[in-house]
Amino acid sequence: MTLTKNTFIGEYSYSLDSKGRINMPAKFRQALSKDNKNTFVTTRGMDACIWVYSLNQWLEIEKSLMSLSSLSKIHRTFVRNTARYATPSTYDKQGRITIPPSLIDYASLDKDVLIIGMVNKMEIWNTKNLEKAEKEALEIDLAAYDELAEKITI
Amino acid sequence: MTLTKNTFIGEYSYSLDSKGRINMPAKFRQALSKDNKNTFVTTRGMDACIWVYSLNQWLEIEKSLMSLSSLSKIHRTFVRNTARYATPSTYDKQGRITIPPSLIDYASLDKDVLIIGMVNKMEIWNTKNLEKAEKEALEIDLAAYDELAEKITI
DNA sequence: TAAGATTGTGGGTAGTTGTGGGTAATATCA
DNA sequence: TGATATTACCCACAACTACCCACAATCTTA
Repeated sequence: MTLTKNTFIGEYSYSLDSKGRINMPAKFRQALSKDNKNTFVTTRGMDACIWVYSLNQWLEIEKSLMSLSSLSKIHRTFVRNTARYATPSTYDKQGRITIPPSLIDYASLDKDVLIIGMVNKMEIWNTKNLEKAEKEALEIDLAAYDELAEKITI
Repeated sequence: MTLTKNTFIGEYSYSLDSKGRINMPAKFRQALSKDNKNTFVTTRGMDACIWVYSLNQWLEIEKSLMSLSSLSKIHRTFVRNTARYATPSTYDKQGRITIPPSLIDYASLDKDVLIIGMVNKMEIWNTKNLEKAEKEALEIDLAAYDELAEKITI
């Protein structure tokens, strides 16, 4: 069952094969609307993982980037680092995309890989690295959650 | 007789079968409005149980998550931990949903299972675990209820 | 109370999904 | 240009899931 178009939730464990391919969760593929042309866009995440957008979602980001002015140094840097590592990738008949070697390296991907739905994108993690990151996350100052409590009710 | 749309109250005892399915109380199914598409969303609860939302209720949460920015580390962590364990599940002709193995493990579900209405969601417990948790709850400092008294009239 | 409808539980099966590997087309480089 | 590496596309198969039917227990209603 798919919720909203182009949104992703849930956790899925897959394996990166010898050819650098990773399966995309069937549910995520089904969540894509047709104008995404079976294509995802991979790029560096802000944590040690790969971010994967639907084509449409990425086009939205491109639009935002265009609104930044190259007169500002910080804007130039931000646009450069965001656009630089982005790679569109169409999945094959079995539903796999090929991950560029530089991204495999960046996220230290090994055989065991975890894909996590982040609503408007997904993340690809080395399973072991994520466990480490999660432990650190627990050490985050809980007071920081107060800010969130004002925005979100669960 | 159903009270309000999309709200759940009461306690029901069911069994988890060998295929990981649990029946949803008929009353809860009837409480769903049509645009829920016979779908619930399961995820980790804050206690050792599974939380089950109606599709609509979950979509509200998704909306909140989308308002958070991935530039903030704490926001990323929160979105990840919230979206990660969520799984939409449409009930079959008999009214059962399939619980993902990871959640069965998280809540230590056994054959005997208790479903509890929590108004805007429900909880699925291992019957024995709930008894234990209940005993501990009795030991809560009753002074803590003072805080609640300011928010709630019963 | 009896007949019918609804509810909860078990299990079979066809279709889907994830993974490995082969081969032909394309790109790279000396 | 020709040898080599890389990529895109194809097939095969095991494991899993969604969907279907059956039936006993319970509830409803006349």
